[in-house]
Amino acid sequence: MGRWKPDARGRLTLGALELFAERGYEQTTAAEIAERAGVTERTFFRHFPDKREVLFMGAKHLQDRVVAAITAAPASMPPIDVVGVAMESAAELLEEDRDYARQRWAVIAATPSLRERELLKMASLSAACAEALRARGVAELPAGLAAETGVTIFKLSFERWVSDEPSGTFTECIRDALAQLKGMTAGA
Amino acid sequence: MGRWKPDARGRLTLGALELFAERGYEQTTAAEIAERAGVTERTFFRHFPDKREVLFMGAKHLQDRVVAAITAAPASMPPIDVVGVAMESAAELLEEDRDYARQRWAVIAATPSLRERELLKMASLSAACAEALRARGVAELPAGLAAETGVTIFKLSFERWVSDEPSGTFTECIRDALAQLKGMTAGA
DNA sequence: ACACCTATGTCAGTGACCGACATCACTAGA
DNA sequence: TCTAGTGATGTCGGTCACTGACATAGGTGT
Repeated sequence: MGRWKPDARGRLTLGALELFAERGYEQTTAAEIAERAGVTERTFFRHFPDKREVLFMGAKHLQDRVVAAITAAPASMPPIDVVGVAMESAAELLEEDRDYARQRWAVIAATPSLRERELLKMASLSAACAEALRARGVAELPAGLAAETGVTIFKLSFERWVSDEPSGTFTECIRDALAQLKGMTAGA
Repeated sequence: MGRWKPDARGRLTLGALELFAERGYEQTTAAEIAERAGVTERTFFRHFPDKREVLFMGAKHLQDRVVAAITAAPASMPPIDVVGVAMESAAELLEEDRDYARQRWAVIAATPSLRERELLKMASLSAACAEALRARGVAELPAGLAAETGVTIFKLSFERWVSDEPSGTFTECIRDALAQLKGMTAGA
């Protein structure tokens, strides 16, 4: 065995979520997270650019998956439905561990500073979606519109899915929301 | 004349934008902003809960206006169009000073940390819209959908409006975007 | 054996932000 | 007119997020 216990990053990620859930994000210092993981504060900041990011390292993975789904969708499919299926593909990822998603969400929802970061990640996801749509030949404005709309549906469906009243699977929530939206914008 | 020069808050707000535009947000310390306004750093933080907020004090005003517009809209109007006219009303406010809006936007767009805050304000706007729609009797999910969609249209239209290629008035951009969206979601 | 690489520790610093207390022009009431 | 507030500010000391520079030592390849 090496000089240090392996997977310091994993221990930091796990320990951080535990501590945040126990006493809250603001009541937890980076030094305490590091201590629980058996490293120093400086090492924490070498693994994560800032304290919030310890909860968001999975975001890139999700985004890559969504972009891949957009790229892989049939060329004939209209942009709105492309983002729809892409969001369903993202939903599959989170559905693998609903309890984890819920606990993480509870922490984020309770902390404005973390909600900000979450929104930034969603904005990044939206920008990536728009880019992927443009690569399929969709024009600027419709690409932005469809991307933002897709992310909106993802966000609202996620909240319904992790809420207390059961609303079916994440995927069902997404299909529901998209159908509702189409209904709303159909008139006039 | 009183013990101190009046309108310290105004001087702080103005000075902050100037300094951010000159040397960038992160290269400007709160103490420097305070100094330019002729007060101490502590006073800066008594007027603004944090350094970012000095650029966002107008957000509440905008939100109130949007909510009022939603409340005042004819009862027969469908939710999507209600948020449409509400966003147009918000646009009027910003159209009063396009140069100011552009400069502020340039600073925000260049600074991730400020973009986060902007996103939080937009999320708050969206939540307020959803609430106002529910007060009109719109159900939970459609209210959230319409609110988020309205804010999306606002954001994208704002970016087109302040961009270099002229795209008409802010209001025109909004009408354009809403029409496009309706077209996109109409199919199937 | 040697040199290099890599993850970590150590240390000193900056800047955002907060609590507690002092100050003093201004103001309402005795 | 005196007097007890009140409110916006200054002062001081502290915590914590985050950073740069340098030291250390196991692992790896030659």
